[in-house]
Amino acid sequence: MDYSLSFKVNQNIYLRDPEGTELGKQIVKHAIDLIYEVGFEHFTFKKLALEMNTTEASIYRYFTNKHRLLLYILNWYWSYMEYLVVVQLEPIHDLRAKLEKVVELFTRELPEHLGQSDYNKNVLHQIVISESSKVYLVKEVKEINDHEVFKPYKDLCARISDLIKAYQPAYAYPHSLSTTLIETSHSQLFFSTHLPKLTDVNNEAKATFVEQFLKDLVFKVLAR
Amino acid sequence: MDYSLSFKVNQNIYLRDPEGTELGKQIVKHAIDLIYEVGFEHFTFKKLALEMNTTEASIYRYFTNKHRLLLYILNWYWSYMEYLVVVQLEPIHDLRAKLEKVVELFTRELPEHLGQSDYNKNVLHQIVISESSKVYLVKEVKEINDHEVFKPYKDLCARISDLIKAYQPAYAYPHSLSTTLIETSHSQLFFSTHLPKLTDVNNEAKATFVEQFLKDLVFKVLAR
Amino acid sequence: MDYSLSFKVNQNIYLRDPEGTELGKQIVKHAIDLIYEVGFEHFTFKKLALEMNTTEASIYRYFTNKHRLLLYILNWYWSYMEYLVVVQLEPIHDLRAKLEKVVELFTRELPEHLGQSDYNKNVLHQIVISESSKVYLVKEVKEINDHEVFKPYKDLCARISDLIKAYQPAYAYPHSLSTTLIETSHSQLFFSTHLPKLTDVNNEAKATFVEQFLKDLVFKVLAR
Amino acid sequence: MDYSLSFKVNQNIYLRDPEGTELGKQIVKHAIDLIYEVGFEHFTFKKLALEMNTTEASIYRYFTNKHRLLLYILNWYWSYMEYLVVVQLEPIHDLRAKLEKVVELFTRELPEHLGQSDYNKNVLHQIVISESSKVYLVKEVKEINDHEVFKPYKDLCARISDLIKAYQPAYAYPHSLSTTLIETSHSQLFFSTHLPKLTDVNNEAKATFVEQFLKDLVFKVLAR
DNA sequence: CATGAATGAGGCTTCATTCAT
DNA sequence: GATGAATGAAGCCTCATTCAT
Repeated sequence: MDYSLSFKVNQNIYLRDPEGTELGKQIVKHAIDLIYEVGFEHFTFKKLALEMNTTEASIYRYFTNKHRLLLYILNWYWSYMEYLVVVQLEPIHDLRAKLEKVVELFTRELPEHLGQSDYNKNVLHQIVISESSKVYLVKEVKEINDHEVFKPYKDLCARISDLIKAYQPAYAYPHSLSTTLIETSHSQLFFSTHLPKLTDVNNEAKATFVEQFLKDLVFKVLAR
Repeated sequence: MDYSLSFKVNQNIYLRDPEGTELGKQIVKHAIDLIYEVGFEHFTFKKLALEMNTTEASIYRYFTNKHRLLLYILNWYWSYMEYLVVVQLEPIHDLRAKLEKVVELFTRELPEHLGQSDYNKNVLHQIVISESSKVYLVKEVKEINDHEVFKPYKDLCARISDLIKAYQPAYAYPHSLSTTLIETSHSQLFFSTHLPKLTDVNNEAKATFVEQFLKDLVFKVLAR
Repeated sequence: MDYSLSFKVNQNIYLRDPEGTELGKQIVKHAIDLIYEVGFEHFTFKKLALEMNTTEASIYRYFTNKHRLLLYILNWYWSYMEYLVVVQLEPIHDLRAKLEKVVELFTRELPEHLGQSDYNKNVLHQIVISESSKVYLVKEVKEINDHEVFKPYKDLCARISDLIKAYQPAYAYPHSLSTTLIETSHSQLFFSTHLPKLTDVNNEAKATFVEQFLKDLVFKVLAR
Repeated sequence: MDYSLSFKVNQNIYLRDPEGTELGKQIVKHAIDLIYEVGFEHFTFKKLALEMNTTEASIYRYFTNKHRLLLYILNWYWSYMEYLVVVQLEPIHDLRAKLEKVVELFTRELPEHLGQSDYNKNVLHQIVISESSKVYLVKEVKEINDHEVFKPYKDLCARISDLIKAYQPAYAYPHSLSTTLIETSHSQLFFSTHLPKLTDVNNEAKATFVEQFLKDLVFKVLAR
């Protein structure tokens, strides 16, 4: 992985690279905040333009529609998470400790000032939790996938999968366990906040509930 | 559970009970098919009315908006699944076999002619896989939840949770494991069809892949 | 004037006499309250039916549309005001005192328990102030007028006009002064409450401001 | 008063200044004609768009709804009338003659070619007569007034009020007399055309009836 | 390249009304 | 006579997008 390139997302997603101009960066930054604020369904380029004091037409120069913009944001996130996985696991030598760190990366608050960007990482995490499934749970999933736009997510899964295989070579489902790990971190974080009866969260352990649930699950599934 | 009542959904979801009239039943039946066909984002009351040879106004007499209609369909599904869980587990006495049956219910094709309704169960299952998370992954989740409209899902989770506790009383996360089981059945079924690289599916075992992955996971997590 | 008939309004306004049935009376009573609450623009038969626990179809048995219902209410009011003018002026012999009484009738709170009806008189007065002009300030005024449905208002004006002529036979505009008196009582009462800068109201004399303004105006115009 | 600014209306009324573009000017011009033709109740943006060969969406870029558009038209009218009052009274020195001129401005036909605009002034006058009260006789009057959108009407009243005070300093109700003058000019012009029995109009003096009635009234009320 | 203006299409919702019982 | 059900038509509004400068 070329770290400086890891944040570059697939060209098929944008018309013009938002990282290349100040306006482009502002679009992404404000989009993250606005999607967090109103939810993806109520998010429109009109509102985004208003919020940024620019025009819809200007945003269209960068992204053809709001789905692509969300996809861009998510891919940025997946790339960033892969970067974190690589960087933060590198100094750890124990495989179990590496896996524990992975779970922590997906369930704890993110460090705000790692990486050069000024996106609000924890707001970003919240919209990943609530909105990420909406980019693939659509009729058009095949066409979207054909543009290779899910590559960052797949790369991240592959990397975690490698770790799982290293830890427990006999396990038959390393990719599925990776995606289950990630998707479940989202659903359990969402449920523990908004629909707690669907979980076993209690008030004392709220902050670390999902982390503990997933660590317990992963290491039982991969028991040696 | 009163079986004959189990398919009645919360009054807050509809304006007029769709089970009460022929038109109401047709709305639900056609909605399931149309959501399957075009996806929930592209689904509108106008298209549904056109499909059914009725009018938008008539549909509005039953449901205030398309979200409520989806919620109705999902609640019908959750109630139906709880009914199946109860009925199909009753003759089984071995607790492990019961749990296996639960996983099968969520991962195999559904029996078409159980229950009195004529909804297409496997189409229904497909839209549950693709669309169910969209009813709660919204900004309005709190208000929606306050209307007690997620009760059928919670009831189903509670029932599976009881089974988990019976099988392995020492396990600390029975509710979270239940929802993980259900949500993961959805995501892995979706991924194995549309984004197979996110799973470990292979062409031979396609039909039973998710079933095997989840059985393996559940019984390792609950190992006695 | 036949007093017992004075509250009967022109047959062209209704399909079925609302005074003839309990439901009819309830329609009128609830309509007054609901128009006061939401304003005539937002008032619909659907809302009225909901409020009364009846159906739109039932209301349509009495009135063809909401304009006719408003017209009915207003005509009831004009007839009632004529009745009050007759009854309350009868014991007064001084012509000036009679005219003062007329101004008071249009500017002070109405007695709640005069007449046999249980309509809320002061709510009724409020909707007359805000809504009465809407029955004639419409494109269809000619057709409506042809049905003689403004007769109660004309009768009331004629009666006040007679009084004006008796007090000051030389005055050339008794009818216009009558309608000006009534219409101005409405606009000044409305303005003094909602747009006080359009009047000379001050906080001390609020309750009697319009009465004083109109008495001053009338007696200066009709100075002998 | 800055004459060139006098026709600018409050920014809260429009989204985009209709004076700033050709389309904007056409919207206002055609709206005046269409409201005159069909009445405000039957006036919709759809009909207006059709009439102008444009789209509803284009009109919505200028005004959020038809009430705001009416308000814009009325405010333009009030500003225009204030302009006329200032300009046409300036050369007159006699206070009584000034007041007479004011009454004439509100009751006679308007000069078509004063000012730079090409709105049809007498059509405009007709819709002011029939529709102006509908902008404030609504439940939302408080919220509307809070946006200071009635300022042009208040300014006009204040100006006439000043004239009244100059003519007769002892008179206690100059603002109320101003609004009564304006509102009565509307109601009497309307009644004399559509419901003549509510006035004292006769066929010979039709054109000047309201003028004479109001001049008689004003100078009796303000007798020195 | 960025922006201001314009618009075709369609979504969402309610109204006013009729029909059948 | 009263009501429950159904609906045609239209209103109101926003979205996603394009064009011209």
